[in-house]
Amino acid sequence: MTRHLPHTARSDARENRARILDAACTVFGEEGLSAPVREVARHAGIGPATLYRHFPTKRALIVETFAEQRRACHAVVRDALADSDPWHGFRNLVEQICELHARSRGFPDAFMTAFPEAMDFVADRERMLRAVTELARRAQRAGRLRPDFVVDDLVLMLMAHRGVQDVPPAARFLASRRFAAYVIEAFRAVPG
Amino acid sequence: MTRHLPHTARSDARENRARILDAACTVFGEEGLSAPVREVARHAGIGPATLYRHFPTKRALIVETFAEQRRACHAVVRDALADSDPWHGFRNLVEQICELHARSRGFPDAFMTAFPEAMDFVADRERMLRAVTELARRAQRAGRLRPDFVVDDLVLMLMAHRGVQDVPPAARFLASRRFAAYVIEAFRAVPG
DNA sequence: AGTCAAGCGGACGCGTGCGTCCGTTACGGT
DNA sequence: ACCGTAACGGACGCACGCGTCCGCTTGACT
Repeated sequence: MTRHLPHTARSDARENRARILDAACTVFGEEGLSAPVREVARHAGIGPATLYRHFPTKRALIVETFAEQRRACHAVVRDALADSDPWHGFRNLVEQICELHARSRGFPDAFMTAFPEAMDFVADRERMLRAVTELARRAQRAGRLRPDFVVDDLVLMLMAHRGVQDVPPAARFLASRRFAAYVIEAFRAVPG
Repeated sequence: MTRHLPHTARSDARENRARILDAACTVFGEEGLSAPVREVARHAGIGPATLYRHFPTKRALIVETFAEQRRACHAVVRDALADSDPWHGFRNLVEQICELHARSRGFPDAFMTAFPEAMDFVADRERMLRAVTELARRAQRAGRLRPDFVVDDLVLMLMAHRGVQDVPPAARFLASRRFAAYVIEAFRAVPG
């Protein structure tokens, strides 16, 4: 449904569009959504006006930029749901979502809070939350996930994970992994 | 050592200073550190220039504003250390620090990241970290805190707690408490 | 090769937020 | 009551970031 590149466009235009998205991914990934649009343009080696012709507003640029990461999220959820061991799937889900969020600085903001009204975002969100709910129900039946867990708890922890993005870049990945490990530990059902 | 109000000042000046700090506490507490200085001035019912005479820069205003909250943090750590049951003290510490951070929106940012070079801040930080280390060692000896816990883990979780500040205000306190509960659950030593 | 429209980018307008200047006000000591 | 000075506040300058305009460039079709 989302045609990515209008093949009717001129070649340089298509190339520039790709360069912009690439640059946006890097810049927003490293500096967060507060990075100025010009920075993206500079990084892509083009003028601001060109960028604004391709993406009329900063929001539009951001939405397009993180479309791929959203697909990655879908894949993670799908794989987790397909896992024969629901608790194993659940743990993988937590770890991989955290890693995705750690890998690019701006994505969690975009995904969790910044654009609640971008309609396909929330549609995705609903679908994914339902899927996680199903996965959690299975893991609870297997006695591995604590019985009082609700999906909002995962959302809460992902919101919290946004906070670790501000640790110095050198330690960010370690911090993210350690956070994920603790979250899993917290969600694990107490034996007995 | 920190004289709060120079008694030599004029009465209206002292009153205005107090009003400013009051307003800053409210505004930064509700909207975060990104709130404009004029907003604080408006809320205090004075002009911007007056505010800038009392606090030459936004940083200075913020530092003074959260001095009291820092004292509250000290008190929490002290109480936790004085608790005869170290694990009980540790849990209280986590809960109360989280509550303090939840109560005012800007404080965690100011405390954890924004001003690493404000020297008395880091001095405080060091002292508090040492105290928490001691408390953790005791709780570990009592077999209640997991043996692989290190102080940085608490710092990590407090960094993460900053992320929950962006949940809608109606649910923020609940979210903060639930987060604290999960953190404690994650830090608890596995029995056996 | 010629032509023309689509694409490009430097320069601009606008809004916002931090910090400052100077004419005016009012506190407090005599 | 008077006066000097500290305190006040509206108006200003400056910087930055988003989005736009217009003259120039260049790809693509014939």
